[in-house]
Amino acid sequence: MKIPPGKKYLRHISYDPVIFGFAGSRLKVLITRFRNMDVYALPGGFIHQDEDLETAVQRGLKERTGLDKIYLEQFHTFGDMKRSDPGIMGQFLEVNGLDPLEYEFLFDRFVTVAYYALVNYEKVDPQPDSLSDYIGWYDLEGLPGLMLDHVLIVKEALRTLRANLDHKLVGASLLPERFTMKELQEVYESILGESLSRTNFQRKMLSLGFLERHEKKYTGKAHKAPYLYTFRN
Amino acid sequence: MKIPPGKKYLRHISYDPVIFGFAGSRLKVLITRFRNMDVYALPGGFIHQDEDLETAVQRGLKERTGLDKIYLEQFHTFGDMKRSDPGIMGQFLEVNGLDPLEYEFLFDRFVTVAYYALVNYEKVDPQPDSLSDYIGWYDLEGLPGLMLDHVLIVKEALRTLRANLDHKLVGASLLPERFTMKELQEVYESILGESLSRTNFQRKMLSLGFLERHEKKYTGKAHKAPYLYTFRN
DNA sequence: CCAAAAGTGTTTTAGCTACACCCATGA
DNA sequence: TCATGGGTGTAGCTAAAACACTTTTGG
Repeated sequence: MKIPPGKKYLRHISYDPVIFGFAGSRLKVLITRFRNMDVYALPGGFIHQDEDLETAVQRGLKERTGLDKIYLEQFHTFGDMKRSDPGIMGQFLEVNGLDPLEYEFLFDRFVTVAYYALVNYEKVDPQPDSLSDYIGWYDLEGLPGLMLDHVLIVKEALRTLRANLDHKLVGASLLPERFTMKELQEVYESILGESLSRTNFQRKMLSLGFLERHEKKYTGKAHKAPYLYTFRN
Repeated sequence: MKIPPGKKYLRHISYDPVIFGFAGSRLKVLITRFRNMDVYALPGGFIHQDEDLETAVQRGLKERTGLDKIYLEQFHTFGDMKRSDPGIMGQFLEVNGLDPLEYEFLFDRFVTVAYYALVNYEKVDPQPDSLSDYIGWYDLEGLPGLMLDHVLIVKEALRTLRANLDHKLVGASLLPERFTMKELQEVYESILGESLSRTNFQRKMLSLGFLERHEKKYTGKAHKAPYLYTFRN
């Protein structure tokens, strides 16, 4: 999270992005760790008084990943009263020698607007923010314990991503420019958490008409070389 | 909207429900009018410091409709900077002889969490809130001009409702306890804005298995009496 | 020539659409 | 008995699933 000095940010409102990447046939999530603590969280942030909500989120993503114009989907706003943890925040200020008066807002209750983002893993250069000393990728199935309701937020993000898989172009944001059909299938499988029929998957994808086929990719392996594909437009 | 005295409410956060009802074969929306003005809006409200977001919305719905445990679905949070209209608010305070200092918060920028609600039209007893002198049902296709981005909010609500029509039990909330297949079809048609095949609609609904068939309804009309249905559980 | 992975063809099935047909009712 | 609206049966089409088959590559 970013430190809001004074009245620069809207009180009581935050955003939390679940940033998905794809590498080694697995779906990954970008997680930050609080400075000098064993507390993990989504790389959330706050909204400037004079900035659109969506702009704030894109700004935060740019700061943490180095990327512009990231694929972003808002999926839910979490507003339960108990989404605040004064204990952890007090400990955080103490451990890091910060003035509780100056950082009073950290004890507030926050209504958070949750997004999921899809990024090209290779292009991301993860940068911790001012409250963190580490940020990094975690396997979706190997997440550390997360603060507050962030586990629930990740779960809901995944649920929404799965539901949108049919009618949104998910692969385009998670894969490099050129990719094989096998890689595309692995993206779908890692999101759905189940294996799909290879032959029918290929037919389905091709029938949708948004894939462009290019030259073959010679892997040097003892089998037929796969075609490479890009997304149209 | 409800007047938040002092620090009772969270600043900069509101909710706006699109309350759908069904009557006379048409989908209706509940709209309020600002006291002594020609300004119409969704019946939104604010969140207590010590209350869950969802609880606040249900409380607002109870105040305006008299109903408890209303079917509610959150669909989007609108956070553009320009969603505030100091001009209209200043006029509102002037027309109603209110102190601009006391009602300063009305000039704030609000991030609003939007919901749609489905209610049984016959059971609703619409009550205007403290900022309004009128609340009433409007045909979806005959809405008055709405303040700020409320037209967009209604549009998005309808879009989400349509998308959810397949996998949520929409009819159960919009219809009375017992209803005919024709009424159920009219609900679907008014939401989708298109007519459906009578025979196939009936088969589809019955095949889903959540309808229970009861005795016939003798209408006194010159044709076969239709069955009545309820939703299971 | 063999194993491994990629790519294509074919059969079966399920669900939807269109439409024909029959039933119940009051005038 | 006719008009009107309610209810069911069925043929045809299309998309998806299952699976057999062919192709390409390096060892």
